[in-house]
Amino acid sequence: MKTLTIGQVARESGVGVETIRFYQREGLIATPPRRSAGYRQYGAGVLRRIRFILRGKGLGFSLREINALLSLSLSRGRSCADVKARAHVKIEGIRAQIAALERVKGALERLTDACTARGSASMCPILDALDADVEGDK
Amino acid sequence: MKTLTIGQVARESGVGVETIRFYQREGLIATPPRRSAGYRQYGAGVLRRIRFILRGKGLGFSLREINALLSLSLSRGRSCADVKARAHVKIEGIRAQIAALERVKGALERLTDACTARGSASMCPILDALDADVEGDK
DNA sequence: ATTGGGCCCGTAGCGCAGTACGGTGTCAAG
DNA sequence: CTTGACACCGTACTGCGCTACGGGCCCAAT
Repeated sequence: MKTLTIGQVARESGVGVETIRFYQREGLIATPPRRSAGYRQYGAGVLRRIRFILRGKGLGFSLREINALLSLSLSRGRSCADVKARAHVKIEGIRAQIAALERVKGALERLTDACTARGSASMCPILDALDADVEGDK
Repeated sequence: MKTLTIGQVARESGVGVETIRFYQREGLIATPPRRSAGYRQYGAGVLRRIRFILRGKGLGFSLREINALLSLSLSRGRSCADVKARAHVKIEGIRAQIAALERVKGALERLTDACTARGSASMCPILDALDADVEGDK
């Protein structure tokens, strides 16, 4: 079975060498066997593992959360309900984030709608909204 | 005109003393005059300034962006259109953020819908989606 | 006069997810 | 046998927005 150096893993997975070392330090990737000279010797499994991490990140999970997901998937016999629960928590978090952003967007849109962009900065409704009391700051 | 110590400003504005010193270091608040013993001597204007910063943060602007907004508002005679343009950029950024979050939320929802939470972790469709190739990682 | 708070300063640390650096050792090709 | 690319290591740095620390001065009240 052919093995991969850290550089080959990096090229094939699209992440940097330093990132792989970092993931190892953080416990997201198992410490691999070494060749005589100390070079890391990876099997193909590490590529799957890195893709797992990358997909998790894409779904908005933090590395800490991905680590938890990984432990879950390794503890055979434990119920998949744990995973589902984590996903639910994540979904609720995202929902809240979206709602907060919508509120901010609405406020900004109202502000720019009120702005004719015609006057000087001292009459800008956007700045006025931020600087509620109108008066030079001296 | 009565002046305020940094602690009074902190209490009235609701931010910490250290935060005010930090804002000063970052140039968001002008360096105030000092009393003989070196104590900062603030006028009421600083409270307005801090509220400006807080509202800007509430609208999703970074401290760097707030600083730019502040410079704009101080350069009298400059057009309010600059401010409006920045607000537009911000709105577009928020729109993109929301869209990205919606995509992630959709993906997570599809995954949890497919999950009966009945099997063991090794048959969890959520983990399967992350770990595309099904096989123990040994 | 002493006590307890408030204020001064520069520096270090947090959490996140890497990225970069610098010095040394190793490997494969020519 | 030399060269150049790669690998090793620990440590430090990035950006963001604070927060905390330690040591020392100052001020008002008792």
